[in-house]
Amino acid sequence: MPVKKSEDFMGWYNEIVERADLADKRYPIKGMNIWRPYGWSIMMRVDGLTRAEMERTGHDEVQFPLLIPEHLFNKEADHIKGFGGEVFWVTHAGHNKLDERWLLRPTSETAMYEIFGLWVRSHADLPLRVFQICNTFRYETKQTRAFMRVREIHFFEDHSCFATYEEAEAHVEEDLAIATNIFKRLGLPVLMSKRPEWDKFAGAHYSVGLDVIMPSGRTLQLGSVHQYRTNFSIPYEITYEKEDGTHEHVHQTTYGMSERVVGAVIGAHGDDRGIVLPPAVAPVQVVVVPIPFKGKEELVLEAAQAVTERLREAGVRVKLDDAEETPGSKYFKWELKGVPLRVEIGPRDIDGGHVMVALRHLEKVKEKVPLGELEGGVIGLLDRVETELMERQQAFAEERTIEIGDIAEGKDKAGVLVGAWCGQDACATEVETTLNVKTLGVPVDSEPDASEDSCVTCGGPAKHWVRWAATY
RNA sequence: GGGUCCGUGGGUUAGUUUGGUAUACUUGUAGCUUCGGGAGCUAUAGACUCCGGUUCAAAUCCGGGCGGACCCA
Repeated sequence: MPVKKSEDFMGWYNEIVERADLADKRYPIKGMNIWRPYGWSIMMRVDGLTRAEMERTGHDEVQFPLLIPEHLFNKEADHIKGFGGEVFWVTHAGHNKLDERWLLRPTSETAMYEIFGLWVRSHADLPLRVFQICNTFRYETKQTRAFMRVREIHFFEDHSCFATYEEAEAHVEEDLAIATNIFKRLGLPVLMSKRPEWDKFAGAHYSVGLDVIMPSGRTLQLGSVHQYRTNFSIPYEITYEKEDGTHEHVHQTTYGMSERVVGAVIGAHGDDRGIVLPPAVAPVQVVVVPIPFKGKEELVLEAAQAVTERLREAGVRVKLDDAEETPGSKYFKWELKGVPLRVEIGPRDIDGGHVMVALRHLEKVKEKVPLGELEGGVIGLLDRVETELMERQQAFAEERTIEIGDIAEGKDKAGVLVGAWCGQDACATEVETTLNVKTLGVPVDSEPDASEDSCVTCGGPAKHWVRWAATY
């Protein structure tokens, strides 16, 4: 890589996205990139982790239409206010101008909830827990960035309806647990913060943001969980009949995540040699590179094929790279693409009855695995990679989490600032403007007691701890 | 929201100031040869972002669109 990650993170990121065959940014519409097969395969595996969690917790997958008629979109006032400026409109069909405009979903609340009103009639229809994985559209006017800020977004959204606020609250907790499980497989320690009032989702009662710290110290929001209470069920008339014959509005929650997860995986784990993929989402977990020598080509190739076949049968996603290239060239290529393990097999290994396994996430670390213990040895190493990636990111996050006693202490710090807050909006926004950061919110993943502390801005008695950070 | 810079084969790039023949590397393809960290030789393919203007003549100058990168709020 000509650009060093440590010197110019965004320069590095922009370049690696194309070099590693993740995305093609040459499509001629701003913010609409092409998923190349390798990148899409990673995205599909992230979705796979999500689907597995959805199935485990009893959510059903659905697909709603991409187009939303304007009158549906207009039903919830705050929602329109929040998204109105960034929707794409369809005004014509064929040669005809439409009587009513349609919009490309920026998210699917307004498409789904009209229909939820038809689906939910009695308490027996609740809870309703569905999700969809689809593309959404937002007219971004700022600088776009592959995976991190795009106009067509690969999106996951979980929409649930409950009889009571308490059940909805419990579901928020469940969604946060689901997120924790998913991000653990990706080696991403995620910060969960209750967003301040002025930054909650358009139409939400409250929002919890899921953020991860990037190498630059800025945070990237990967998803969010929202409590809507009855804010949408009232305008969309989603009601159920109780056992006593009366009707009540449902309480709703949502959980959304986007392709930014892929951006975070790349940004967090990659290095100057390329990306580094967690085994859970690596399209290729192990690449086998034969080291042929003149006169021994057949022998080496057969041994490499046998190793590949054994790993495949053991359930490992393995690729034999038997192309006509030098081994060194293959090493560079697969390191760029982040394959977690590389198995090398040459005449020396065949004689010794073992293979050499190089670990992508470390510098020049090779483990010798005897052929007799091939499957177990390789799977053990894949587990080790997953664990070590998470440990490394946790250590990084800790290092970049900076406790501040007052605003001045937060100056020129690249990371997440944590400080006590009295609860007044003005005190939090004062930090935002002085330090050029955003308020991530009150931690919900841990709840430190702030009652003994004083506000970083006004010095008054504190109510909460709050996180601030520069964001992407 | 405001500002700066940029656009030449698939990728990186020279040429633009001073208008006239477009440079190199890399990649791709075919063959020979090689292989424990990006091998070598030979042959071959491939480009001036778009629209308009100025001009005998535009990659080059002017205006605009589209796209990209960066800085500030």
